[in-house]
Amino acid sequence: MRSAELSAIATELRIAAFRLSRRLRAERADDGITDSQLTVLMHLTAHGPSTLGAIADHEGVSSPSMNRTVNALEERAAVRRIADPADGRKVVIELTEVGKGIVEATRRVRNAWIEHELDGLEPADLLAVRRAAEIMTRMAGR
Amino acid sequence: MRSAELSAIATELRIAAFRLSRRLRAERADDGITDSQLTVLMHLTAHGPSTLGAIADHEGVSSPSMNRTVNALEERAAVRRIADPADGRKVVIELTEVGKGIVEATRRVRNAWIEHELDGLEPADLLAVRRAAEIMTRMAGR
DNA sequence: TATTGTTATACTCTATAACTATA
DNA sequence: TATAGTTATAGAGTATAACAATA
Repeated sequence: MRSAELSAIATELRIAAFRLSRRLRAERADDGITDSQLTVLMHLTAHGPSTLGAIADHEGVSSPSMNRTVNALEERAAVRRIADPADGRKVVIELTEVGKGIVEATRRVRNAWIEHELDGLEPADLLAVRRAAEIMTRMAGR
Repeated sequence: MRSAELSAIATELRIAAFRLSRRLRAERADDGITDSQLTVLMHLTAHGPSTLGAIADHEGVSSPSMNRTVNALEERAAVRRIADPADGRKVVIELTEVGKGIVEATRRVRNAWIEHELDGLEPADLLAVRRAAEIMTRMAGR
């Protein structure tokens, strides 16, 4: 593969990833929830109950910042804090039914939008999208 | 294509797009510039000199919010305001050489990261990525 | 002494409402 | 009267520094 060609594909992928994620963010099951809050709910959905520090590390934000976001989620009853019986310093954050509902509603709205867009693609294109999604996820790490 | 399969691909793509764009945002030619500011510089690069309102509309933020971001960019000499001679109410925002340099440096850093990640992929995978990028951009619109 | 979470403080981005200047 | 931009004010996310509680 020639370098110029690699560079062209890189540019296309960079722009495509930004635009699609931006477009997707606009699709929400509007509860007035913010992106940061949604990210935490998604994290808890994927990883189960987690300590505040663990979420902050994984999402690449500071503890005070995550503390504030968790406070906002707690106020709207989307998560609850549980004292860790084994280590009194730790506080485990877990989803409530309200939180699960928000995640599910958002997932449904966003998936519906993508499915509608993908529907009608030729089988070969659909396979390309699936393969590319795997590669993109691997590139992003974690 | 079965509906369940379409749904699985949609989920993979949704997650992949979010993670990759998040990872890409972390790659920057650190000038201490923020995402919002960078977005405006990218817009001006793609569309040329634009009024404040046009940028705000296109980026989906309010005029006061965009005004603030443009102020920050003007303070660091990345853009300049030009009075519109035809309509005294309008102010045209345009890139300075400083602003162009920031865009170019960021583009270079992000592309380098992607190229490094893509290098080593099999030709078939690279083709899949290119095709998927086209499809994703078309999905996102604009 | 080190770790976990929290509070204090400050800066940026966001919004709506109100204001100024121009059409 | 309508439009473009700005200013005023407030809410949310971000950070670093300092603090409290626990290991």
